[in-house]
Amino acid sequence: MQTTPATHEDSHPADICSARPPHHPRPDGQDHYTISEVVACTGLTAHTLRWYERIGLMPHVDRSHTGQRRYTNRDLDWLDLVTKLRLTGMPVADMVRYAELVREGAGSYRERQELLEQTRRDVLGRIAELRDTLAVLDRKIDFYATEGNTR
Amino acid sequence: MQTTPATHEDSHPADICSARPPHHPRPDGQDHYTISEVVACTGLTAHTLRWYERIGLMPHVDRSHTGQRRYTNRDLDWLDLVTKLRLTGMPVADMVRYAELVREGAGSYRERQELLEQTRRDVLGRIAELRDTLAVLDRKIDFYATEGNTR
DNA sequence: TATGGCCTTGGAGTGCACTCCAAGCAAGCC
DNA sequence: GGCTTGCTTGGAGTGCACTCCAAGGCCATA
Repeated sequence: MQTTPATHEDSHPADICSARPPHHPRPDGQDHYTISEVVACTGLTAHTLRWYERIGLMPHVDRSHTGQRRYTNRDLDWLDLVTKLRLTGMPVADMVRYAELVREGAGSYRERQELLEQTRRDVLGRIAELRDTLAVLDRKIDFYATEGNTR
Repeated sequence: MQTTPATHEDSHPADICSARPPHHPRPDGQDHYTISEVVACTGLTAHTLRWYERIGLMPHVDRSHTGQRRYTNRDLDWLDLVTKLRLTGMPVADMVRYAELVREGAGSYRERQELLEQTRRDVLGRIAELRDTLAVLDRKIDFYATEGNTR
């Protein structure tokens, strides 16, 4: 959506952003990160990155002439999304499903939207649960702060 | 132990609430729930309840004359707390640690407070992450809603 | 008395998400 | 050439939080 609008969304999964703030280590021409560079800037392990690829959660990573992985800015965007989804508690299998939909192209827009909307509802629910828990924690902390000091 | 207020906090883990809203199925005199009743009202499985007890996460459950478990309202409160903490992502080992502190009595107030305050910070962090994710989801959903309808 | 339902136990099994291992290749440096 | 560093692979292993199993006890109803 930022330079060539039409097929951009479908050409690669790390897509989909209208206004995208994330700043990458390198400009779009020189984005050929080794696996250890990606480890450094995502916090994921190399094991995990290779495993994501094996299970179909990564959308085919470029290789150097010697067969080593070379990640692009797009890949970083995708990993960023995956990391966020993982934090919501979304199972890896569901993320793989989403990755498959992205690979299928524009025809899966509707289904992708539904999947994300379901996820959105899950996230809202989780936030509500956490707020609930926070209230309980605050009550108990308050108890300990008060009782703990008066005896 | 449960009628005399002073040691109330220490006599049993399912304690700690100053104002406690949760309404129990039965009044405090008749609270002798079987395991299947607890399953019905907590949503946990019988397996899990027994497992919690084995690993020291439950504070000793009463038994009937035939050796069957009889849970009290206090136990339900404790399970409610455990369930909430679990939803925050707190490891079971940490919850067991908290249970041990409760068993130790009033001397562990300070440490309990610190543990809960750390948990509180974790929860706040998690909520912030989820908000972040929500923003990303909203952007993507908006993209699919717009692009999906214009083609 | 027999049948069914609910409960008990220790130990073994499951599913998820990694996490590690061994063996080997390629590049850079002394 | 030799050494180190970084990468490759498939398959096996790990840790967590359950989850299930087999074998059996207790008790109410038919």
